[in-house]
Amino acid sequence: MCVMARPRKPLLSRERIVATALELIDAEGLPALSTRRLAAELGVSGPSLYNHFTTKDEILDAVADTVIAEVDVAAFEGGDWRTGLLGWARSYRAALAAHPHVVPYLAQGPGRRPAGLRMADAAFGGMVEAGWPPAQATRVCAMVRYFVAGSALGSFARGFVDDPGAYDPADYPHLGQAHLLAEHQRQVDEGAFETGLQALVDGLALRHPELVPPTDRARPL
Amino acid sequence: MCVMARPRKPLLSRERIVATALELIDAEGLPALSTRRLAAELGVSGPSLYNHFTTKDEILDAVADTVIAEVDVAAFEGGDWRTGLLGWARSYRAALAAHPHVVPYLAQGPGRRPAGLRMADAAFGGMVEAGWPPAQATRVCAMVRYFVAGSALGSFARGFVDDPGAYDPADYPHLGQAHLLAEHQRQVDEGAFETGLQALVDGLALRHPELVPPTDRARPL
DNA sequence: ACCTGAACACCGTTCAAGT
DNA sequence: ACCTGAACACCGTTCAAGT
Repeated sequence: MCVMARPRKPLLSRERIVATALELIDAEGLPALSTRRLAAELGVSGPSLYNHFTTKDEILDAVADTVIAEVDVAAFEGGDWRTGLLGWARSYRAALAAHPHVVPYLAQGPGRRPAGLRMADAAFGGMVEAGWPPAQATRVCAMVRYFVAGSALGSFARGFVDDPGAYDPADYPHLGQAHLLAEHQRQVDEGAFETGLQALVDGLALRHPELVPPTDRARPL
Repeated sequence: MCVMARPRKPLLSRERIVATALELIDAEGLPALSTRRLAAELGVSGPSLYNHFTTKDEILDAVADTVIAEVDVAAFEGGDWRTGLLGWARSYRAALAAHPHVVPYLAQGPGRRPAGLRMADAAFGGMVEAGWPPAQATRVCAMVRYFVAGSALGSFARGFVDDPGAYDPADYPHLGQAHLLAEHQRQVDEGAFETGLQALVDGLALRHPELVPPTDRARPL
């Protein structure tokens, strides 16, 4: 029985811990992530994690930054803010929707997390370089985050029970079809996001015609 | 020592449990709400709660419905969808922003909760009665929920650390002023919400001119 | 019906002990 | 440096016991 207390090659690494934590969260939700369960998944005992992270929250922080690192901000490179905003928002939503259980944690903002700050820098910088005053650019970035985080936080369509008897017409005269929403979850949620994003950008362009290139102004839609 | 096992008047009620739970969540966050802690706050022992709710999640459900019950949907009564949408969204955000720690839970949708369903019925019904096709009305309601939930989930401004040294200009060339955001939290967050909401409604009106009364069409802003 | 304490299988985290 | 088991103060929930 030679149970090594310390192998020559470390059993764990921050990367492996973070990757496994994200898998666990995606598969079973945030409450399923306990240090003991995560350690078991990694083949070690609970306290081992504390050699690589000082707290469970620090692990979650690293998981959150991994998710944000997937967001693509290249759409700002062309210099057109509408293209940039649309591309950023779509990639942002795709990244978050792939890991909905992490979204509440992400809503705490970038803090000091490098990937979060890189994204904020690119989006804010892209808007400013396209001519937006800094204060307005800040607001636009904020509203995109609101919309994206809200849309990735939970499905609208699945928020309604798939049971025709759940919505008594006497109480809720307009919800007669609500039980059908769950079936069309993807279409409803993606349609709402895309329609809303377009409306947001259209509305911003309407209020700031001076920032819309004259070529586009002829055909604003 | 006559420690009564059962007093003639019940010590607890669902209402009292829910109200105390909400206070605790607001003051100390979701993780602070444990059944033992909540019971202590109510002056009883932990298991007593199970005489009134079958599970902790059921308590959270009731808390969530209490929050949604504060949302005012009267703005739809005039029959104008833009007035309705603006009023609903503002009241919705106010209700959620007063209890940000409950927002992740609310994102699960109304399910079978009566206040959630009443709100959905009024908003969806208001849009349909203003002339919106049901499928489009659904999307509009969804996008409002996205935007409101995202904006109430966490402050954008407070997402950045209030420390000038946190954002190295070499790494983040555009975030030189980011550390000042926290100071202006309210203005930034409320400004972003209000600007975004207006843009959303403007953008929707732009795509659906047939649903805008001719009186308003002359001065669309 | 409604409260209690004891008990179950869990938590996050610390720490002394091993190599 | 990096892993271990034991231990601490916590969890949600069940249940037999009291009135």
